[in-house]
Amino acid sequence: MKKDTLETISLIPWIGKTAKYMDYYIGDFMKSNGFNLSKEQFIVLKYLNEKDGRKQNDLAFITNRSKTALTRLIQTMEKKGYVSRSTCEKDMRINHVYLTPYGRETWKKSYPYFLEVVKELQKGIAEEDIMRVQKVMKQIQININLRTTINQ
Amino acid sequence: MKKDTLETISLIPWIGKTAKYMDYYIGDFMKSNGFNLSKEQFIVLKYLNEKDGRKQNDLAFITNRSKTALTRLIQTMEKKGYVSRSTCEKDMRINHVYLTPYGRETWKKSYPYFLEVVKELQKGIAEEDIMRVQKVMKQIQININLRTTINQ
DNA sequence: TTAACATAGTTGCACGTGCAACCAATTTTG
DNA sequence: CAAAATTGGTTGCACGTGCAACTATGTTAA
Repeated sequence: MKKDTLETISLIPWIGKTAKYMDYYIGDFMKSNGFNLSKEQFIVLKYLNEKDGRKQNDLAFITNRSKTALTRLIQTMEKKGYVSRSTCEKDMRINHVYLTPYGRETWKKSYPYFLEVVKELQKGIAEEDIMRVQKVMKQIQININLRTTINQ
Repeated sequence: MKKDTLETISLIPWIGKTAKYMDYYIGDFMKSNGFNLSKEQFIVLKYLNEKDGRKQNDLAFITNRSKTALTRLIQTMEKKGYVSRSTCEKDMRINHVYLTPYGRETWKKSYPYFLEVVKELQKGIAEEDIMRVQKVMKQIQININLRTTINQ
């Protein structure tokens, strides 16, 4: 009978650790290629490039962040000149977020690098394994989403 | 010919997102079971329970953290009463970290909950898939470690 | 129509992260 | 042995995170 320990039974520490390494590596890679852009900021650029002028709330939702986290992310990006905010005319509570020209340009320039780093991370992994891992990740997310959503 | 996008070719966003969800869920689960204990703090308790009085440097290494991050983690844990620090007699630069009785007790009490939450997250995933995912995670870590180590 | 409620976003707080710079102690080296 | 280099740990800075509490605006219901 195998003893239950976090190591033997579990995927979870593996995923967490790998994600941490990945984050670090991606950040490092982007930095050394001259981009002053966190992974999080990159994701926002991505969604704004798809559809500009999104509401902060929507951005928070599609990026799975609390509205607090999103507020601060946008604040930083605004300081760096990637995006601008403007209050909605019809509902003064709402902020729309827009890419600046610089933001759009940064997105276009950085995207190929992200594709590259992502390929590098996956070197030596068979396509079939990629599919299978995706399937497992989906299952874990299902297990979680049955019970949880970010609150605010 | 399939177009290269982050979604089609990649595992990486999946892993990152899943890890984020997991983190959130684990934290939430522990909190609602009465533990004031982050996943990071839990890991430190785990390693100290295995071997008490480790040097901060060693803890940073085995937990894959910068010494800065570890310093602050230990500071918080000290404030919460889980661990104590004492300067090494033979080399005044070194700090040894010890579990307090409360820290050890917290470890013992919380461990079963971690096992439980981990099992819950993996519900519906075949053992074979777990192995396969572990293999892929290892490969990604290899791809990364060929090029990177945390600096300080 | 005004009072109660809901929604969007911000702020204070606590926590986690890495880098660069720094201090103090120890080791190496000339 | 003294100067230089190395090592262990801390601090300032910038960034990312969620919760609770708050403001301002909008909607709903009495």
